[in-house]
Amino acid sequence: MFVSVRQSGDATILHADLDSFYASVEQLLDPSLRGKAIAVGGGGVVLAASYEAKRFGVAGAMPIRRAQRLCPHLMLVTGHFEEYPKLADRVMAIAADFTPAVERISIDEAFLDVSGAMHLFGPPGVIGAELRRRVREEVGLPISVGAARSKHLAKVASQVAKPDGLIVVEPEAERTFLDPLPVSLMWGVGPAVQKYLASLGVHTIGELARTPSRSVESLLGHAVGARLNALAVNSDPRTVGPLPRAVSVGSQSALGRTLPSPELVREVLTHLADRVASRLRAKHRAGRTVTVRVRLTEFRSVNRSLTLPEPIATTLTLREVAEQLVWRGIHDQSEQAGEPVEITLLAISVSNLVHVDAIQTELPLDPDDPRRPGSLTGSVRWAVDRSMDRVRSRFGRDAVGYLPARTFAGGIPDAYRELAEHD
DNA sequence: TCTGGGGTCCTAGGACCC
DNA sequence: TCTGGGGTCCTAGGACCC
Repeated sequence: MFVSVRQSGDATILHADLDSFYASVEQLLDPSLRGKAIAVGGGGVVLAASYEAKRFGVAGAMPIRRAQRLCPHLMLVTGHFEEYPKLADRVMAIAADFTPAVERISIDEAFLDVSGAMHLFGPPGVIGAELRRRVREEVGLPISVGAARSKHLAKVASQVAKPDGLIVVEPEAERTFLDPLPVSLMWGVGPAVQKYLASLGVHTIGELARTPSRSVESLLGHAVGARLNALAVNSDPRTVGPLPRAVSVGSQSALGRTLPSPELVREVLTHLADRVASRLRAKHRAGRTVTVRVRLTEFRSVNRSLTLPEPIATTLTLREVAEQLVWRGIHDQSEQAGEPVEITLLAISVSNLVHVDAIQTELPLDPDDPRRPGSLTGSVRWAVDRSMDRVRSRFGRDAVGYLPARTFAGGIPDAYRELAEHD
C-alpha cells in the first residue's frame, strides 16, 4: 500500500519577485532610461524606483519632493500603466510552464511549489535559475527568486537575493541564513513592530528567535507573536494554492486639505460610489457592510461603518449610505475638536460580499433609513445601473455617468491638487 | 516640506443569544 | 432571584503589504 507523505524536507517552495517592477518596465520600453536613476511617480509619491535611484535612498511610497532631494538627478517618468499587467501576465505564464501550483500574490510576485516538477526540470535551484533566464530572455525583465521549505522563508530569501539574484536556503542552513538578518525582512514586521522590538533590544531574526514569545505576544497580540514565532521555529505555511476571493472592494481619493462642503462631499462620494459599485456589479457581487474613511490632517482618520440587512451594489444607494456615514464621522470629529475640521481624503469600501446573479435585483432600501426596506427605488436603481454598465461596455467609461460627480485627473481633483502643490 | 490607491488581517468592546 | 461562560455579529481603530 502507498502512503502519500508530503515531501517537506526539501526547499521546494519558490518565491519569484520582479525587481522594481514598474521602473524596470519603463527602462525596458525606453532604452535611454537604462542604467539611470528613475522613479515612476503618481499622486505625488514614488510608486517604484530603479536600483540606480534606490542607491540614493529613494524608496516606494516616498513623497517625490523628498526623493528629488535625495537624488537630484532623478528622472521622473509617468507610468505606462496599461503595459504592467500585460508584461506581468507573460511572466506568470512562464512560471506556469514549470508547475501548475502557482499562487500569484500581487501583480509582480508569486509562489511556486516545484515539488512535483523536479523529475522534469531538476532541483529547485536549477528551476529558479531557468525561470530567471527565461523571464530575462523572453520578457526582458529582471526577476529574483528565493527557494526554501516554507513560503515565508522563500520570500525572505528572494528579498535577500535582490537585485536580480537567486538564493536557495537548504533546510540545514536555515538558522545560519536567518539569524543575522534584520527583523524588518519578515512578513508582517513594519515600522511599529520594528520599533517595539528595538525597544526590547531585538534587531535580528536570531535575537527574535531567542526572545520568549510570551513577552512579544503580550504587547503585539497573539496573531503577530505567533507569526513571528512561526518563522523563528520554522513552522509557517507550505501550501501553495489559489488565493481566496476578495473580501472587500473599495476606492479612495485624496483631496488635499479642505474644509468639507456638502457639494464637495457629494461629488467625491458620487465618483467613489460609482467606481466601487460598478466594480462590484462587474464581479457579480454585492456587499452588506459599507465602510467610509475620512482622513484628517496629520494622517489621523475616522472610520464609520454600517451593516445593512441586505447586500447592495447600486451606485446611488451606496452613495447615500456613504454620505450619511461620512457626515457622522466629520461631525463627531468636529465636536471633539470644538471647531470645523479639515479633511484630506475620502474612501468607500464594501465588505461582507456575496455572489449575486445578474438578474437578481437589489432589495429596495428606504433612503431615510438604509436599514429599513422601503420604496421601490432599489430595483429601479439596479435597472438603471445595469443599463449604464452596458452603455459603458460599448462606448467607454466616460460615455455616461452620475451627476454631480467631480472630474478627476490622476485621481486628484485638479483644483485641490494645485492647492496641495502650492503648499 | 507631511504622504496615492488597492487591499488583508487583527484587536477590543458592546450587544445579544443560548 | 442571582450568576457564569461561550459564541457570534457589529463597530472602530490600527498595522501591514504591494
